[in-house]
Amino acid sequence: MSPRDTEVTDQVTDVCPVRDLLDRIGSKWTVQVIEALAGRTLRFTELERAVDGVSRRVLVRTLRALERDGLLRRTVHPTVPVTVEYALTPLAAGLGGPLTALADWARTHRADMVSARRAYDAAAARPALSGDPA
Amino acid sequence: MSPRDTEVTDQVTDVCPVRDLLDRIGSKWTVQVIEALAGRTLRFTELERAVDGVSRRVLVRTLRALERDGLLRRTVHPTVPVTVEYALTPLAAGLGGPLTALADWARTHRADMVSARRAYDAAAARPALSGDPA
DNA sequence: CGGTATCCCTGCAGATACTG
DNA sequence: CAGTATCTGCAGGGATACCG
Repeated sequence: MSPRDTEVTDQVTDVCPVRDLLDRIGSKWTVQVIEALAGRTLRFTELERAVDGVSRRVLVRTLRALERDGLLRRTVHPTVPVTVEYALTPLAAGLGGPLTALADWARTHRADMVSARRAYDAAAARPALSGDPA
Repeated sequence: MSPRDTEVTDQVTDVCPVRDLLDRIGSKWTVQVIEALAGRTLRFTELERAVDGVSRRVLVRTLRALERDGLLRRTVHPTVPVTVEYALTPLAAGLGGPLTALADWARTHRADMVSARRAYDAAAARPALSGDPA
């Protein structure tokens, strides 16, 4: 078997390119990693601190997935204790545009979604009443 | 306890609006449901057939999540057997823009990602070799 | 320093039977 | 017709100890 990992999920996901991409950027830490690496190069430990909250294992998995998709470049410097640098590729830079558009939309309409949720939850709280529940 | 469901995940997700949105559109069937409802109104069973592959329970959950976020409007017609219609809200229509941009990017750069994966997987297959592995 | 190996736990998703 | 109830499975994520 492959010596890498048993948890390889992304094998036959290419049914729809959109779903495929969403599986990537939808995974919990991917976007934060991309943001952390926007315009700069970081080493593993720096990344670990920059993303903050992510566990080692998961961070590694996230980085590997991004690297595998050609969005991330991993450079190993054979120094005394090994040094590894991570940087986004031009491909990832191109993704930045659509991603930012989505982020902007999210921020702009955040209030709408929050209030919609409130309304929905409130409606769910009163099954079949029109007057004051209390 | 709330009579709706025990599996309410989306309670305190508002740390980051982007993550929040990605949790929504990142869930497996959301985008397909949005696509299915683009510009038209469908009933539950129609939706079930349009999305194809989704199970009842999951479809309902997807619809509820979208409705809760104000992206979907659910209309119940008190006919003999009850009739329910689903339609996107203007809010969802606005989301269509950024989402399409992302989809376009995904389609455009699909080949890049696929070849990147091939290269990555090929490299992983030969741990420390330069010649022919066979 | 930059990972891997190992273990656990939760939640999403799938399938299906049942119901107002 | 449009769901809910129930059970199951499994991948994603988390924590941490260990290693070259």
